Amino acid sequence: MMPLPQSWYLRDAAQVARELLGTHICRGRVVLRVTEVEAYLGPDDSACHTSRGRTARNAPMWGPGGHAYIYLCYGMHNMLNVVTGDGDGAAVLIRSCEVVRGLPLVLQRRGAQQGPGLLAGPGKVGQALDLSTALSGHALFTRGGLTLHWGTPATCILAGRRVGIDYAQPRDRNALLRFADADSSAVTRRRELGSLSRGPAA
DNA sequence: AGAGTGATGTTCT
DNA sequence: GAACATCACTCTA
Repeated sequence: MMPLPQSWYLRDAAQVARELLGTHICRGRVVLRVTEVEAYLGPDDSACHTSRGRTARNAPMWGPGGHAYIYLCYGMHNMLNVVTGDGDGAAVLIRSCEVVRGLPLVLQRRGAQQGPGLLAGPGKVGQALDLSTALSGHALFTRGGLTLHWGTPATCILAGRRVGIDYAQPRDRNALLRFADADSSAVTRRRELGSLSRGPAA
C-alpha cells in the first residue's frame, strides 16, 4: 500500500480538494476516509493564512505540495491541511472524515459515541488522529507517521462557502471552495451545500 | 432548530 | 492585547 505520489499534490488547490474526497488518511492503526474539505488558494485569497505574508507558522504552505500544514486553533484544536501546488502558498483543510479502521481508538480519543457527527469538524479529525503542531511540515507521500492513500472516491460532490472566515473579503467569503461527499453523513452544515455544478441551494 | 457562551493557548501586531 | 479556518454545552422555542 503506497502513499499517493508527491506529483499528485502539485496542482491547483480547488482541483486537489475535490479529488481529496474519498482518500484515506493513515496514522498508526487509524485510517480515515475524507468526506469534507476546504480549498485555500494562496496569498491573493484573503481567507488564506498566507494572505498576510510568510510567518514561522505558515512556512510549510510556501513549500512544495504533499506536506502537512498543522496549526492550533482556539487554543485546543489541531487543524490538518494538505499543502498543494509548488510555492503557491495554498492548501486544503480536512474538515470531516469517516472511520475506516481503528474505531475503538478513535472513540477513546474523541471521548464520544459512534454516530454521524463523530468526525464532522476539523478539530475532531485532528483529535482522532492525535495530531499536534510538531507534525506540521511532515511529508504525506513517504511511508510512516502520517500518510495519504487512494481510497473510495465520491460519486457525487456538494459545494458551498467556506466556514469561519468572516474576516475575509466578500468575494472570498462567497467563493464555492468547500466540497463534500454527497453520500456521506459525516459533513458539517449540510443544508448550506448545493450540487457542485449548480452551486448552493437557497 | 437556533442563539449564546466559555474553554484554551499560540501567533502576530 | 486581540484575534483565531472550533467544540460542546446550555438555554429558549
